[in-house]
Parts: sequence; structure tokens; C-alpha cells
Amino acid sequence: MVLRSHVEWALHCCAILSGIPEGRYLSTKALAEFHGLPKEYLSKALQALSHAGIVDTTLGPSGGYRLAKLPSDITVLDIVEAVEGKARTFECTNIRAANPCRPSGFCDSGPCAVARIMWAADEAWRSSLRNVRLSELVATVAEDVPAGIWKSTGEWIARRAG
Amino acid sequence: MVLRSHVEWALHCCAILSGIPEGRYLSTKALAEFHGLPKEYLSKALQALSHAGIVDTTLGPSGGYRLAKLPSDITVLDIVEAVEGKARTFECTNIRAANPCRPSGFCDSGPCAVARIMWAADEAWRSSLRNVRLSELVATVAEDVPAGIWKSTGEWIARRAG
DNA sequence: GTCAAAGTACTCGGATATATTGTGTCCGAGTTGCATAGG
DNA sequence: CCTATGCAACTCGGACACAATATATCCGAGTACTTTGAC
Repeated sequence: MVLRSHVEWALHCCAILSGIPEGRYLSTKALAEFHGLPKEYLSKALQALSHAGIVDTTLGPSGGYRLAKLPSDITVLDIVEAVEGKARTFECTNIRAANPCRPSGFCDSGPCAVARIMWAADEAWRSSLRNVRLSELVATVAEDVPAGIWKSTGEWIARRAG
Repeated sequence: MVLRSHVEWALHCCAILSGIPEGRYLSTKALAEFHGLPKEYLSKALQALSHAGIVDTTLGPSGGYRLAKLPSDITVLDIVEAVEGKARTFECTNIRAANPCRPSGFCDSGPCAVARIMWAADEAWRSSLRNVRLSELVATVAEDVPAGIWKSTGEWIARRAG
């Protein structure tokens, strides 16, 4: 089991989108060039974000994407679930149908113990992601990057934001 | 992203294996019939458990699998990692190669903030699974199942354990 | 000089192919237990 | 009756097809900017 690359892309793109000037948009093309990603496929991840209401979109020249909310009102989990879906990572298939040998009533009532344990772990994972806001993620990125680089990057983004 | 069905199967099988009499083995065929699963494919999951040293195996008639350790010395994480692998669910592809527009030095040194956050969530998930022992899982299953059913199930297993 | 209108270029969004991974199946190597024959 | 030997059946393990999902790409619908012409 491994997360789709869309998750990584969406997180990086949201971090970048939080830095564009108020009221401006950044196109898929700019985001793809910045990250070195295939433009057309990246757009699928951005579409998912748009569908989830995390980003706004506008057509035409100078169009593109921008955050629909404040970075402090978006959690990392929101972004991950937008592209990965909200389904649990473990699904209980209730392995009991059509098994003549197994005594009936063994694991028939409600979710079995195995599923409960796996779901608890899944919730721990989600909880960890829910506790990190996009604003905090951006702040951490800013700490990692040398100040000069950070500044020039912001200018590059502002230039490309139509 | 969704866990492979092998995870569910392996957990259920280990729970059953913890109930067989000392020194006996339970064959793939019996486990498959009990759970209503394809025998040949289930054997792949059991092979993974064997490779990880969680179960012992023996050939010939009355052969099969048994736990290699005490149920209290096996964690749920051990079983999950045996069939899913120990690789992290999020892999940082370091999206920076061959992107002429992105300023060099932006995210070059060490794992970026995005990866750190995702890895922390991954560790929370693993930690949750590591805190549950197989013995505890079995105890929970026993609580769920009516006493009569639990007893007859144990007898069925003992009968099939060669 | 100002305004309106048409054209153009750029955007997103969904529909369409390919690659990778999970799922399912098959057959062979090896070992144990049993039957049998000999002592 | 006991023991040794050969046989047969059952086991696991890896090699081989099929299906589903992730990845990558293409083309059409729609909008904002620009340019051009008239007033």
C-alpha cells in the first residue's frame, strides 16, 4: 500500500497557492513548471481539490487556481482526503459468506475485532493529519528554506500569478 | 489507497492459529475452508508470514502452519508489515529534478516539511498497530463471539489440526 | 479620445490510452505417514 | 509380533495468467484580455 503521488503534489501546490497575492490565480501550467510535473496529470489532482472546495478556479488568461479558504482553515487531512478519498484504508470484507465449514454466528454481528483495530489505527493516522494546518505546513517550509531563496521564490510566484 | 486483502486474511488466520493445540499444525486448506477464501491465493499471505518468521511450517500430511512465537509476543503491526511490507505509505519523490523554473535550493536539503508531516502520520498509524498484541486481539474476538460458538469453533479447529 | 464589439489566446474539465500493481491460478519439489513385506 | 522399506498422498513454495487501479495524455467547452474599428 502506498499513497498516490497526487497527495504529494496536492500538498506542495497548496503550499505554493498560499503564497500568491490576494485575488490572483496561479495556473496549472505554472505549478507544473515550478514542480517539474506533467501538466495534464497534475490538473487531475487540482480538479480534485476544486471539487472538494479547497481551491477556487477561474478560466481564461490569468486564470488558474487559488485557495478558497484561509490557510489556517485548511488541514492537511482536508487535502489528503480530497485526492485520496475519505474511504478507510482497511475495508472489512466480512469473510464469512459461502464458507460452509465455518460455524455461523462466529463473526456475524457488527464489525469484527480485526476491523475495529485497523479502523482505530486509520483514525490515528487521520487525526495526525488533521492536527496540522496548511498555515503551519507553510511556516515549516519557510523555516527549511534559506531566506534568500524563499524571497526569490515568492517573487517568482507573484510574477506567474495572473 | 486501500490495504491489500492479504492483511485482513493474515490477521484472521493468525487469530485462528493461536487457538490450535500445542505442537500441531493447521493447513492452508483448512484455513481457506474456514474463512471461505481461495486456497491458493491465501497461501501467498501465509508464505509472507512464514518469511517474516511469524509462523512455522511443516510439509507432508498433517503439515501446515503454526505460530512461531507466543501470541503475546506478536503485535498486529508485525503481521501487517509481514504482508504489506515495511515501506512507508508516503514516499517523497523529491519533485525538483529537471524543473528549470524552480529556484535551486528550495527543497534540496533533507526531507521536506511535507514528507515529515506525512511520515509522522504514518508512524502514528504504525504505533497504533504496534500497541495491540495478537493475544489481545484474540481476547477481543472471544468477547464478541457467543460462548457456545466459540467453544465449537475451537473444537472444529482442533479436529482439523493434524 | 472613448466606447463597443469581435477575435484570439489561454484556461479548466472530462473522456480516452498505457503501465504498474494487486488478484487469482497452476504445477513442481519435498516430506511425512501408512501400508506392506520380510525377519 | 516387530521392524524396515517402499509407496502414496498431502503439504508448501515459486512460476505463470488475468483484472483493477494508478499514471499519463489528448481534445473540447468556456472565459477574460486584446485589438480594431466606428463614433
